[in-house]
Amino acid sequence: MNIDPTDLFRSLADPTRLRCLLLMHALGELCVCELTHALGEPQPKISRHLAQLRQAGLVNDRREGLWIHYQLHPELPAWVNAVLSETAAGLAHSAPYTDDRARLATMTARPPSRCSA
Amino acid sequence: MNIDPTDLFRSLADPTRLRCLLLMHALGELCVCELTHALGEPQPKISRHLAQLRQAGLVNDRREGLWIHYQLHPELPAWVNAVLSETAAGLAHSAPYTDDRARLATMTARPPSRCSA
DNA sequence: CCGTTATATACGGATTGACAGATATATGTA
DNA sequence: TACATATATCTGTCAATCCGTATATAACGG
Repeated sequence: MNIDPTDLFRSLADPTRLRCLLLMHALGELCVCELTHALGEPQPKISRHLAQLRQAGLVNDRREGLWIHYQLHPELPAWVNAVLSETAAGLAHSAPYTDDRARLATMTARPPSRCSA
Repeated sequence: MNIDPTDLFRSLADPTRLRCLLLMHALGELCVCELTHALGEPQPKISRHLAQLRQAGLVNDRREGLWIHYQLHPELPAWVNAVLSETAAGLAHSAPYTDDRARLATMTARPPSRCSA
């Protein structure tokens, strides 16, 4: 798998996309409604940004019933994973990323696949 | 020193800026004419992008006679340095970054401070 | 003071990016 | 079939971005 650096960094350059990516980096597979709830942003906005991340090759999607689960693409080049990990480590303890994880943790009615995971 | 992640990644998201940053990461201080020559881009274009990098806090500038030398800012947060290093390592052996270093190496009439360095 | 070199900025135009809001598609259930 | 939920896409608009060209500033040598 090949990632164009410009595509990667353009993807990371939007706060909504960065928050989504870091949430997936921390928690693995998440569906659109979980991301929407965690970030507190309108659903079409989340969907649009996820489409861009998919087009850039950074995430995977998998349908399961009504839900579509997104995760970091499992075959990212090592240096891309390293960039994501360093970024996550550098930002993990600051806003808004802590709040995103907190809001997701208190979300009720999480989709079924996460309960069975 | 604090770097806004969105500013960082917006800075990395432009090919010209990324090439400048990786060149400075590899070689340390460089003046505008060296970057202009290495990248083969018009001088105002290089200057504009360097101004953006300076405003984002990613680089330092230092005047010495006619030349203005730029380098990665010496007080970047650790995670930012890590992101830059991982990116450099991931891309060092591919185009156009190898060519940029090669063109710089063959440049005659490098500014004096580099000769004394 | 004048010319030269190095660098920075201003102007105008073309392209892209992000958003809100409305609507479409897909799946599941009654 | 009809309805509800989850997700995706479309439309119009506004702001940001990038560029080339032209011009401005700054330092140096005569």
